[in-house]
Amino acid sequence: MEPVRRQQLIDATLSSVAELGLHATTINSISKRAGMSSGIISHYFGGKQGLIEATVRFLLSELKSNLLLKMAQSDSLSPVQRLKLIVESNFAPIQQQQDSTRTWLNFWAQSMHDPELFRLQKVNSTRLRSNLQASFSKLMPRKDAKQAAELTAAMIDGLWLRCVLNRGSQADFSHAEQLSKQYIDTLIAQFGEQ
Amino acid sequence: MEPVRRQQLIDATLSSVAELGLHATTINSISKRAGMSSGIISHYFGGKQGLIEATVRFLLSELKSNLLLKMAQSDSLSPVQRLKLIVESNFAPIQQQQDSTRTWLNFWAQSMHDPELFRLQKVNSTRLRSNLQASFSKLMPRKDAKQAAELTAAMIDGLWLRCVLNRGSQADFSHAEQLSKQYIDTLIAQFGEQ
DNA sequence: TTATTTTAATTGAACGATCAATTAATAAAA
DNA sequence: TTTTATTAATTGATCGTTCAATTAAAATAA
Repeated sequence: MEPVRRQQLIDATLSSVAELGLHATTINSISKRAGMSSGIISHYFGGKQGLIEATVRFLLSELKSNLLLKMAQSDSLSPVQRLKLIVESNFAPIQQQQDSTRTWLNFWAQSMHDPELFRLQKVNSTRLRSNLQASFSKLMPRKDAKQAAELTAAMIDGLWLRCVLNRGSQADFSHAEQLSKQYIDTLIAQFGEQ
Repeated sequence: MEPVRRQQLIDATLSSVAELGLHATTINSISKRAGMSSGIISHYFGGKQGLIEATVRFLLSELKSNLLLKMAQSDSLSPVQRLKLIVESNFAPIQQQQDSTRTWLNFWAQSMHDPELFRLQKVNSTRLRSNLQASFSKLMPRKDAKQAAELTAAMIDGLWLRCVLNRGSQADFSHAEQLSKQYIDTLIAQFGEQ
């Protein structure tokens, strides 16, 4: 029963944070959506903070496993194909749930003032850049690959941020995903042929 | 006395949001920093929400007047020079106050759940893209200029976001500013010579 | 099988803390 | 004195947490 309840409460948290924001999300707004009593949160997560952190860890693991799944589906991918899979996996959460995007931004903002959320955010940020750099390295000198990864990560985050803040539609996110992929081609053309 | 007190309370709000986050910022944490009592906030701003919104408007007007000042200092600027001034003005708030950067992200996240903050955020977002597009239009076809502006805005926001989230140093922000300027050159080289 | 006991899961009321806002009192300035 | 500026105390609402009580399920004994 425990794993079921835990997931239900995490889903309810995603829903509440997406709709009300992290600031207005209370144990009541969460437990109400989950159809349970408020006490259950402390029972399964030790408290509100524990549930918040578990929810972020869930989003992070979803993102990670999503990419690993894509990678595993087809072996012997070219570096360019791998780069574009990374882009796709970063824009994927939108397709699954519109809730997720708003929730991410709420948690990121909070990570500046919460050590555990900061740690989790750093893991995610570092992994994105590291994944990108690994593939770029096979297409250009090491130093250029590092900068290309840095720029691509920023471009993905920037396009994503502007989509979220402007209440972008599904089409807007798809467009952003396409621009990110085009940018990768540009970087390879720029650095790759030296 | 009123304008003085208002600015003091806005400064105290910036300080509190930067250190504690928007969630943990209360009328007490603000008024304490300003060396006043909590009641004064309702007196001058109608309430906490009014002070929050006034603080965002202050940040916005600072950003705007900063750019206008740069533009006015030297007339007859080339489009490229104008583009780089726009970049500089967007990375400038950091040099003035490290508080500002954290505060911006907090407000952006909240803008998803607050109509007035959303409106203000949209004004800012639109102005950045519009300013960029105006200068790009003098260097390339209209359609390309639009995309170049979109990409540059995303690059600036993305680099800025990653700097803020990773507690970037002054040098990190300067580096990000430099990368943004380089990217503008790349876009002009890509689209400008057709 | 039936009755009894034990365990696990869940509730919701009570508590203390804290919030934003208001009020009445006080101080300063005109 | 009258007006303006400011404080300090107070209000009612709401927060997260705790915990005794309740229910449902499982295990054991008869």
